[in-house]
Amino acid sequence: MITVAIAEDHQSLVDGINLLLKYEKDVSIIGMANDGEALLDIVRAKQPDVVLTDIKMPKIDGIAATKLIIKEFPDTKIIAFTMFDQEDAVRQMISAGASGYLLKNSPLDEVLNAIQAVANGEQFFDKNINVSFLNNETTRTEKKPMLSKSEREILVLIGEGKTSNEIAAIRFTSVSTVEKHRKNMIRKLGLSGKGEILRYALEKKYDF
Amino acid sequence: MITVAIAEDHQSLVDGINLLLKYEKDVSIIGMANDGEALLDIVRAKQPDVVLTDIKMPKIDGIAATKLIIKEFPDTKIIAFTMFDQEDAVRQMISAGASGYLLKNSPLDEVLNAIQAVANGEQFFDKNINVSFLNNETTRTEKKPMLSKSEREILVLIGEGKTSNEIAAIRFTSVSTVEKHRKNMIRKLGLSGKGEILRYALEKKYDF
DNA sequence: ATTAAAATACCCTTTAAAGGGTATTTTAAA
DNA sequence: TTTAAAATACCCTTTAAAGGGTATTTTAAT
Repeated sequence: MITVAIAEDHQSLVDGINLLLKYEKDVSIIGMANDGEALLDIVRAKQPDVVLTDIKMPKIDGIAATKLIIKEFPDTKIIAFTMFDQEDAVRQMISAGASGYLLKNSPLDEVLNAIQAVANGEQFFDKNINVSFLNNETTRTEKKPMLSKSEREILVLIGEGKTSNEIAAIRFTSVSTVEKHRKNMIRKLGLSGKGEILRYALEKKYDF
Repeated sequence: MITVAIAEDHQSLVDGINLLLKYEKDVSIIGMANDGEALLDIVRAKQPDVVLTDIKMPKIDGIAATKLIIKEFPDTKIIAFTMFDQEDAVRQMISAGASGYLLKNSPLDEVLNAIQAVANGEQFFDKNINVSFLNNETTRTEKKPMLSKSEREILVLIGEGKTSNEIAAIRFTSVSTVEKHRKNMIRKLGLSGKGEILRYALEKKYDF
C-alpha cells in the first residue's frame, strides 16, 4: 500500500485526484493540503511514502516544502504537479530532491503512473517536459531568464498599477532599488519601451 | 438528461470533472476541449445544454467564446470555471451571457450543483465571490462613459502596446492629436497616472 | 442653415519610466 | 570557505506620457 499526501491550492483538482485514487487498492490518500505549511504538518504527522505537490502555493511554495521534507524524511518521494513547464522550475525541484514532475495539462491518470513509479524508486517525468538539459551542459547555460523573488514581487505590484514610488514604500526600500529591479527585469525579459513591463505583468499575471 | 461540454486547458482537471460526472445519470458529458476554438466546434456540432469553460484558454478565451456561443445558441447555459475571483472578470462573463461562475479552489462537487442549477434556469455563483456589485443599483445605472470612434480605435492600439508616436503614424494624424485623445479618454474614464490607460485598455479589452 | 460633437493640432510644464552606469552589502550555493 | 547571485542604493540623461491650456476644421444631427 502506497500512502500519498497531496498539496494543491485548487480544491477542485485535489477532489479530482481523490476520485481517481479512491478505488485504487494499492494507493491510499492519507492527507490533503491547500498550502505548503499544511503539507508539512501532514508529512510530519503521517510520513507518507509519496507527496504530490503544486509548486505555486500559499505560505510555503513547493520547492521550499520539498527541501524541508527531504531534509527531515529523506526517503519520501516527491512529485511536482504544476501547470508550467519551466526549465528552471524543473531544475529547482530536482535539486530540491523531487523524484518526479507532472504537468497539469496531462491526463489525470498520469498521476497514478507517477505515484507508482516513484514509489518503486524510479524517476517520473512528464512526456511533455524537455529534461535533456538535466544532463546537457550546453542547454543548461542557455536557459531562459528566471526572475528572482524580489523581481517577481515587484512585477506583481507593477501589475496592480503601483508606481515605483509606491512599490518602494510598500517594500520599505528606496525608489532607486525598485527602478533597478525594473530595469533588470526589462533586460531579462527582453522588453523595451515605456509601458512594456506593465503589459507583461498584466498579461502574465494569472500565469504564476 | 443534461448535456455538458467542458473547455479547460488543464487536462487533469477535465479528467477530474469527468470522473465526477461519469456516474451521474442526469448529466452527460458530450464534449471536451482544451481551447476556445475546439469548444466552439463542439458547441456547433452537438449543441450542449450547459457549457463549463475556463476564462484563460488558448486561441479564443472564455469571455469571447461565451459571446459567440450566446449569439449562435442563446439558450445555452454557460458556467465560468476559473481560478480568479476578479470583479471585472465576473462582470465581463455575466455581460457576455454566462449564467454561473465557479472558482477552482472550491470543492469539485460544486460543479455538479452549478450544472444542475443553470440547467434549471437559475443562476449559480460561487460562495466565495462577491457578487454584490451585480445587483447594486448605483453600479448598474452608472452609464459607462461613451468613447468616440477615434478614441476606441486609439485605445485598442494602446492595448497593443503602441506608443502615441506609432499610433499617429498608423492613423496618419499628428502626435498631438493622439495625445489629446489620450487625455480626453483619461478624463472621461476617470483615470489618473502614467500606465493607467494601458491598464484600462488591457483589462477591459473585451468591453469596448 | 445652425449647432453640437468629434477630430484635428498646437502651446507649456511636470513627472514617471527607461536606458546607461557604478558600488556595496546580503544571501545562498558549490 | 570561497564564490556567485541577488538585493540594495546611488549617479546621469533621455523620453513618453500626463496634466493643463487654446483653437481650427469636419462631420453629423436637428
